[in-house]
Amino acid sequence: MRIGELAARAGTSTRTLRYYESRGLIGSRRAVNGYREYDEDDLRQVREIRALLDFGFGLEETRPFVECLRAGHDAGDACPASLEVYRRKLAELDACIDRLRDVRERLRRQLAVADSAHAAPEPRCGLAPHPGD
Amino acid sequence: MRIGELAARAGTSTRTLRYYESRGLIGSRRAVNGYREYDEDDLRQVREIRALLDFGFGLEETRPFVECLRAGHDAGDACPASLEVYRRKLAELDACIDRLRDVRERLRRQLAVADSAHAAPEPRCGLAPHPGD
DNA sequence: GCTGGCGTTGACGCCGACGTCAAGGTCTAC
DNA sequence: GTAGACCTTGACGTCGGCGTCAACGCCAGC
Repeated sequence: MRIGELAARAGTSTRTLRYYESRGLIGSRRAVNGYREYDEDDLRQVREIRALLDFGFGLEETRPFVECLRAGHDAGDACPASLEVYRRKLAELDACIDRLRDVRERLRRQLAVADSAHAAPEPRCGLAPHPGD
Repeated sequence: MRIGELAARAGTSTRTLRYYESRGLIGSRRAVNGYREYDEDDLRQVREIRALLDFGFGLEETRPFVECLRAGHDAGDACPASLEVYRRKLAELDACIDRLRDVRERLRRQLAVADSAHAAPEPRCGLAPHPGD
């Protein structure tokens, strides 16, 4: 298949595929007219890349997975190098989540304090608050 | 004080302060020689911006807080507009955390599956596994 | 008056994963 | 033969929050 079909079947753009090739992630045979030619294996490699990017991987981090597929394995994560990346990303993810939860808690407290301060900027001076106020 | 001192006291750079000014976030009086002049209020505004950026706010999202300070309030989050941003960011944060936890779980499962497949790619063919293998 | 440390504006660089446009070649269908 | 749908390479644009450099002005101390 040619690049347009590959892009469509992988749910991405031709520009993206050429970009991956420029990074050395995927290869390409050329037809006599210079057009890039791809097969089903290429499709699987691109889908692997896309799935990992969706997981928040950087493009470089998908490289071991792609190479693992090219080496003939039926899964990109069948190789030690891929597992190493898995573990690294998992640790990063944990750290990121912890950080965000910390921020969320601080934010929540800020909001609570600011909210209450805004609800009662100063004592109400003896007037009972109106029910619908 | 001049821009160098403000930068040092706010823990940032002069370039950053000029950038904030170019975005209209902070103002500046000028001395007769054209130098920017700042006071303690400016310092507090810059510190407010920095604190919010550390929380993952975008620069634009700090604007209500800065304006709140400039309006004379003693806290950047004393105004309704700031609280609105708080709430929005809190919701974004929740969504982001949920998303990351989902990814983490998927990743964890992938790792578990791939790990076990790697540990036992095929039956051991009758040889008992070595204890330290 | 000269050095050095401050300040000024303006402009380009960076990162990552592409989008978008330009100017052309190729192939198919009519 | 020509329209138009595909392909090619190359290059610039995007987003945010600045870093970094250039080329210059101002001011204090020696």
